[in-house]
Amino acid sequence: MKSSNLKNKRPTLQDVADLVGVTKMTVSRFLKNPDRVSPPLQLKISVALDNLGYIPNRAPDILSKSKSHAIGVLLPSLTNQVFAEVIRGIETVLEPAGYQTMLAHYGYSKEAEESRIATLLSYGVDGLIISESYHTDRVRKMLSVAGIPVIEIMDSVSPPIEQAIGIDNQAAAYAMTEFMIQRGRQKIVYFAARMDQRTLLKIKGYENAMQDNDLTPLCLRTNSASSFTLGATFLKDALQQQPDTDGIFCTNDDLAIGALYACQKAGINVPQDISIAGFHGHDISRAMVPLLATVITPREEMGRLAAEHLLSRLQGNPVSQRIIDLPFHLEVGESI
Amino acid sequence: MKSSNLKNKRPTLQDVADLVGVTKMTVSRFLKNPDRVSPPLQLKISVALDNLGYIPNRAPDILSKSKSHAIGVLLPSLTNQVFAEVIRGIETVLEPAGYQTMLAHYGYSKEAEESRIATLLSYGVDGLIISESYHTDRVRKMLSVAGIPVIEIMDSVSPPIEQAIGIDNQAAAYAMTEFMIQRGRQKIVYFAARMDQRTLLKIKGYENAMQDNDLTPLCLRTNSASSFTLGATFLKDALQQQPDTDGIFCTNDDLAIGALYACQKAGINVPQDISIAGFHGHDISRAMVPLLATVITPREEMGRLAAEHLLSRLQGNPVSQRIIDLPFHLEVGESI
DNA sequence: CCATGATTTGTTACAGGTAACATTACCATA
DNA sequence: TATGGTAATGTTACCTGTAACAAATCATGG
Repeated sequence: MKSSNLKNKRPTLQDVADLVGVTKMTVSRFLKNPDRVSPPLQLKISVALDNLGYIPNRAPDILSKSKSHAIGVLLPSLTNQVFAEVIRGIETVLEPAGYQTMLAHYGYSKEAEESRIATLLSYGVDGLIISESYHTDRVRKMLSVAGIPVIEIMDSVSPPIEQAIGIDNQAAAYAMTEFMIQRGRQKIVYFAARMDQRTLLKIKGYENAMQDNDLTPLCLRTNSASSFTLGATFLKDALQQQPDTDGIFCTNDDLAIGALYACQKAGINVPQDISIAGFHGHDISRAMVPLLATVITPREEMGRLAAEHLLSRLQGNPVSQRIIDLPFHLEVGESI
Repeated sequence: MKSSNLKNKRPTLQDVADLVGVTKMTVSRFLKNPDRVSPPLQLKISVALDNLGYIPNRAPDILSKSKSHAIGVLLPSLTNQVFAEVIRGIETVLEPAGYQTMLAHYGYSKEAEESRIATLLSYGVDGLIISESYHTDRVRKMLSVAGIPVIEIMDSVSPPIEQAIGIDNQAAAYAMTEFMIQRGRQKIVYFAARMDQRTLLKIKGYENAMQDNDLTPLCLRTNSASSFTLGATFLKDALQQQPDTDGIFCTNDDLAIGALYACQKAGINVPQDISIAGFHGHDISRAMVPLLATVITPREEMGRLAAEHLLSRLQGNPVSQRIIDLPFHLEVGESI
């Protein structure tokens, strides 16, 4: 019955036990199942817990059982609507299951990705949801050594570390390009920002569709983040490089909306003069005038599925399907 | 020299030590400062660490030193651009300082807030950044017992638990309303969603401004989340309840943009027929046609300052200023 | 060549909760 | 009353990294 709490630090089970006059084991039993202690103690312990404001400490559990009940989620960015919706999907599943989400982002830098994964692992996360398909050897080594389930999201093509859930970005871009061509567009320019794996795949899809129709692709690209103003800048560049541009396909809705507004300001009629299409189908693209043509992707479902499969793996089930390819669909809108 | 790693779990310091033939204490010394072990050992340890792919474990530290190097951030929502930018500001400061951000959200539910705070504390976070100004007694008790620095963000008015950093939402709403009135608007309707503390303050600011000018306030409200479509719905309601409505002030940009698009679709000229103003000044409001009038708030700076003050407190400094009131400013745009 | 001090490595204990095992208390029945 | 059995509670050890202290090793100068 050693007493601690000399320096008014946060109360421990021992403090509660001291107050009641039992050992901390008894209090621990009460916490897991109140019926495992005698009725009079139940009351006294319950009162003591309340009085002290006891908050459990997960560290001992992580230490002795390697179970943190935390899931690490590592995404390129948090200020991107796409990932915000993925996160919502993930939490929809993890939170009711009693898992805490530890969120981190790496700003599209492979170096930062390594350090973020190390940090998440150092907190003993029970599983990881990461994005992108390409990872450095050090990342692969860390993940293999950690021995926890890992799910990659966003893209469904590359061979996954263990399991991938996403869409076929290349096919989606091909489909939208093909659709614009069928609508009579010939000089379609692709706007690409943030040259990550998925953007490269989309560019490939666009270029393939153009070439399959004997058209010449033209892709404007930058490594910086996409934004509405970047869309406007790209529009100016495109018209300079190819004055008879009649279509614009953007790697995301932000660029597309920026380009569309720039057209409105410049007196260019959309879609009569130029067609514009985006990617992802954010709320705003479904509300604006004119409605934006875009590729609708199942972002929230992607997160939900990733979390569900992770939980299943944590329950000991094996990987059921290495690659889960989710459907996308084209929203025609009024801008094509 | 007891050997573990029988069940190929993640390697510990002991495993590294066994491989080198020293005690784990020696390896621990190397990790903190390589020069504290002899040069030949430096090499051997370094190789062993690499071979095994050792990843440190923070649990013992949390246990014995109550230092997790993690900061809990609790916000109402993550799928809201406002909070995404706050988070970016926070991470801009915390990440270089070696702190991991543990993000959680509670969907505007006080009950969920309690449980999220308990969870964050159970992971031994070193400090907390939370939002809103009203908290239940249980939350206040938990925070006081935890004995860690807490900073409240978003609003600068209510008496903080320890320290608050935000803007004066009521004054901001008053200023924008006053401005619209000066521009000749008389029948201004307020659109409010997600009735949290800050929204109530903004409504109060709007109502005060209207009354000070002998105008009758009319506020449309709902508890559901704001969205572009909600803005459109509200517009219809407003015109029905008050056909000669000549101004709309929205609690955020999403509602304002939704209302603006709905006007465009309905052939209502903005701002000739109706003025529209939003709140927060998101990227899109600065790019769209017409440019949206809005209240520009220092969201990223708010996060940055909160993190900086938290770090200062973690270094032992006292609270320097209980309430830090950040400036906002009005963006006139083209919609008023 | 030994004493002295500096450098390097080892030993022990601790943080908080819980599994596994040990003990005590209590009641019912022979 | 003794015995058996169950219910209630206590004891010990463990998980990992490191502070604090202890011991061993080495180099240097008298």
